Amino acid sequence: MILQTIVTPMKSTIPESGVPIAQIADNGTPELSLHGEILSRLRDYVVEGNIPDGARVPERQLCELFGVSRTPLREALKVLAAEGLIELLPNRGARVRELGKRDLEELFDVIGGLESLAGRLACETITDEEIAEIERLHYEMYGYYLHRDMHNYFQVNQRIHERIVAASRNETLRTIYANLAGRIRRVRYSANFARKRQRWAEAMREHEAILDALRRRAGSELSDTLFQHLRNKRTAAVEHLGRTSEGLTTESVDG
Amino acid sequence: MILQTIVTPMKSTIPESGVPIAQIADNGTPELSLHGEILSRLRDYVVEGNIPDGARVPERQLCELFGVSRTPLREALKVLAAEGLIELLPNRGARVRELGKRDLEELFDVIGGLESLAGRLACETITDEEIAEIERLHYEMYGYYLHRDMHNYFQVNQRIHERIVAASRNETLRTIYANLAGRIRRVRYSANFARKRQRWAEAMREHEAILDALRRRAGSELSDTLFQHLRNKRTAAVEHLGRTSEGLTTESVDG
DNA sequence: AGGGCATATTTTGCATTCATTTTTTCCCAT
DNA sequence: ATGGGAAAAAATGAATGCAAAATATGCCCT
Repeated sequence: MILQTIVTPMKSTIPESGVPIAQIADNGTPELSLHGEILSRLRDYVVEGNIPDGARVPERQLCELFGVSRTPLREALKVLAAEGLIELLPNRGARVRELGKRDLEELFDVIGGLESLAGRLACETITDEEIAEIERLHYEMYGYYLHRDMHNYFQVNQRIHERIVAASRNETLRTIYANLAGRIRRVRYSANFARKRQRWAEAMREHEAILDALRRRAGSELSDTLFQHLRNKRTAAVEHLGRTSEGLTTESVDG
Repeated sequence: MILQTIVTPMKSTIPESGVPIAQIADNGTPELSLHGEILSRLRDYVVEGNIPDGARVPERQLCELFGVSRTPLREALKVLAAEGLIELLPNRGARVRELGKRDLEELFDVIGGLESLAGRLACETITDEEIAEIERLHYEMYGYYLHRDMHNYFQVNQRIHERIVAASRNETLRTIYANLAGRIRRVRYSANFARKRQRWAEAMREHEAILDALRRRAGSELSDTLFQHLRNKRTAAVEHLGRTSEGLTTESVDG
């Protein structure tokens, strides 16, 4: 699990120059330590799907690839396991964690719950400028929708959701959200591409409702709308997963 | 960026559902690897407040204490940093992360959001037996309330909340919840002890409302009630923190 | 006596090494 | 051939070693 490692206000005896290294799922700040660097790169490497699901994560080869010894790499593996991206099997190394149908459902529900919470909190403190920025993104996304530009639509869509979470002014929430969102990024992406036109239009309407509730700062309403939006995404993604056994999972999901 | 794909020698079958070791804040399943063992023990050690907040985590001493070399201990430190329990400063070791007022507020809000979600989900699938078990705990807790037995009240209280989360049938949620709950356990505990009688009575009434909504499987209502319950806990805890001092200090919590 | 600076000690980060365990290979028996 | 199993090879888990950075110590000077 991922959580944050932000430097909090420190005691007077401690010099101020400390910079935390174990940035989790964060922006691309220059990593000072080798471990942090490797952690970021390895996470991206896995998220981007360079290793087949369920396949072994080859320690030795990755060491060569990244040009480091096993020690920092293994530390990174432990962290990724804690994040839920991979799993560690005793004496048998790390495997890319497969996302089964149930895992996906769970993740979407939790993400939905978090976005729902974020929406409620955001309404309490969001500024007009932030709303304006989200509006801007919304119309940008609408443009991509009209042009059937799935890739950019997806990117902007993600950023809108991130903005809402950021507007909650809750760094803890933001960090956890980023972690979970990272886990299902691939599924969301491919599910998006496989979208039927109808669902896509539906999603656009939902986004309009979201924006509308946000403008009115209707916390409770926004909360519900976001949760329902994610529920619909969940349905679409899980359906997609069911149709394609490609890449993301094998079966092995019993009821 | 790295685009190379690593080819792993994959067996045709993916059998032997091994047990992942890096369980986060999980139950006390027997840990097989030294790393997992150390991770658990170190987490407990920190959570229990054996190291003052903001203080340095003495790598070497802990190695002696646990009787292991630095390698598995450092791996555990990386994971704990990812969990947010400690922070890692480059070349300057690990420090116990201090929970400031803002951190607490954030954590309570997120936990509230998660419990709220859990309640909603639980109502969809909870069985009569599970409800009966929670009822049993509720009345047990009520007994401790009447006897002003704060310690046991706290324990059972925690278990009730855990049961509700468990009833959501969402392992992902359960894991994240356990992690966050662990982070603030100490605060919750001491805040509980400092409770004014009025707040305590209030909490009991809230719990009754929770149980009531659960019996009727009124998801939306339960969701709201839980969130509000946590908001009130947040207020109490933050107030308590303000009174005791900035940040929590060594307050050994036994049991 | 106290502050500043150079040196010694400790600590950290990472690489390397070592002991097991697992996986593969290859030989033999059926 | 084919399946079983022993031996070889490789991978894993953990300890140790080593260079660099940080902290502590002590010396010198005012």
